[in-house]
Amino acid sequence: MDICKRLGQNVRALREEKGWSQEAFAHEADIHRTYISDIERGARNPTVMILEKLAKPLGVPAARLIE
Amino acid sequence: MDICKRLGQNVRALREEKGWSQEAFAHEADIHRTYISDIERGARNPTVMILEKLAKPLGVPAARLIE
DNA sequence: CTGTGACTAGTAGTCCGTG
DNA sequence: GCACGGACTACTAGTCACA
Repeated sequence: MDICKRLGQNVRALREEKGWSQEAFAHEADIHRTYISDIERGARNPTVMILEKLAKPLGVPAARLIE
Repeated sequence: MDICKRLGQNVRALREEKGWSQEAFAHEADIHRTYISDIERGARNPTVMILEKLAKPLGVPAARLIE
């Protein structure tokens, strides 16, 4: 569960660095807006394929998101 | 799908470093033995919580598994 | 713009086997 | 010891309306 929160914090920090809203980022990552919201709050336990989808528009390796 | 294969290769390499069979490792990680087999073959798309369960007995951070 | 509850379809994850 | 299959349950992916 802890890893989900870490992931959420990393995603939020990197997204805000880009100056994107959740909606804008959701569009870039091709993931639903509410799903991004859930992930940033650590309320989901996503798969590694989602990790990759998140990492791509942020310009970081997927591993970076769960460091 | 590519990330799944990378994960599988990393898990297998680290497991063999420890000298564990898939079954022994499955026991250490508290994951079913057939699931370990699937993961090492890149045939599954696990969640981040499984990543953590895999990483713990291997003594590496979860991020290391998908580098 | 974001958080949340609810919902369905699909798959993650377990467990039984076999060669 | 490992790959692979079938069958099953629990949970995730993906979406919506609403606050």
